[in-house]
Amino acid sequence: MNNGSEKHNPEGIKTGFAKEREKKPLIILTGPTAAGKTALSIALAKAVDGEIISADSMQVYRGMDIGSAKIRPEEMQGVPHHLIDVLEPDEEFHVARFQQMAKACMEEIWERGKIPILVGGTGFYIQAVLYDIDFTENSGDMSYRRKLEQIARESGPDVLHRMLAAVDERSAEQIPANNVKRVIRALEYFREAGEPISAHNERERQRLSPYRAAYFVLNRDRAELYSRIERRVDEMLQEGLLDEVRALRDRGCTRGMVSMQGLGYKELLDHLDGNCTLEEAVCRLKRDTRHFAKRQLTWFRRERDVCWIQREEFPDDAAILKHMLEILRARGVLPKQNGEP
RNA sequence: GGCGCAGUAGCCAAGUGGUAAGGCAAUGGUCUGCAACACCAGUAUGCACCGGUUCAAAUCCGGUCUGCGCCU
Repeated sequence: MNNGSEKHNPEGIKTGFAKEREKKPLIILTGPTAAGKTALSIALAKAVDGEIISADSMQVYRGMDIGSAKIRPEEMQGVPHHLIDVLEPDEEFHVARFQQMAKACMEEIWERGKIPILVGGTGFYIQAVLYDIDFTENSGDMSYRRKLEQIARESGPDVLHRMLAAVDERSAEQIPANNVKRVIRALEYFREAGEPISAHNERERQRLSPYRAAYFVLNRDRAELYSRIERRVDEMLQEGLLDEVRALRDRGCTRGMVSMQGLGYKELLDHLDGNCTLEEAVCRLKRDTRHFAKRQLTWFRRERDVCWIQREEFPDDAAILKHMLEILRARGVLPKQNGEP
């Protein structure tokens, strides 16, 4: 890490500094699945007197413990955790909701004089909080979305895509017709906000974070990451993942639910429904999880101002922690220590 | 030893004279209310090897090697 940004300082550094100081601190620790975030997060939270907010689209759900690789209570070592086990698996969850809940948690944490640490692998959720993306336009009315979904089903994705091109040419160029979900959202947004979503996205992309933040991405050698993923899937199975999924299924969980789109749940649900053998399901789960890790990495690569931590460059977690603390002080997320060399 | 069948990318595989389909994997990317979602883009100057026929061969002919099966 260097401080190259100090080299070319525009005039307004003073006001920039003053503003910077008013900003509240936020630490982000993320990385691809199975990189080893959980253990490190506890050490970090203890070191900075922080509280952890899970940035994970699946760990919010109760009863989804093994498959979502949820931290166990005894592993928390007294560090407070938020946004874990707060929803039932049949409830809807999405970025906008996450953002609102996370912000509420952060306020409480600052009030207690502690630092919020966002820990989890859902890059989109982290982005929504870090840049405080605007999600307010929605009326909550799902009927238009349902209608669009029906059109896609009956008339095909091209018809929908042409509808989008008619109102928002830019978005239509950016979103492939086959990406029905995004096409639908763009249409929905245009209807509700009266402007193209491309314009909205453009605007939101310019945002600067309202927080004094550090964004850590814990990564490790690709081959090793993949073998850890496969090993972890096997461990999950041994711990009773199949029973967990069966219990959810018995409670009425179906593949249509957001929660059941989680890795491990959709594949095993498929097996329990008799669509494939257990072996096939496990193979697909491993493959899908590898794909997921890869996509996560692609996401983090394009995020601005990210501190990559390459696992194999450090002897142990303690060394990583030390390095992180240095960065946090250098960036003013943590106060500088007096008399430090 | 003889006969037959096969050998095309990391894997599966189409192509049987006209200039290498497709799928999976791997890789890179997109993402601003389903994001553990959804989606996009590449990837064999070369078809086991050597030689021949032909304007033209993965495709035809001869030989070699390897694998599989059958026979003695």
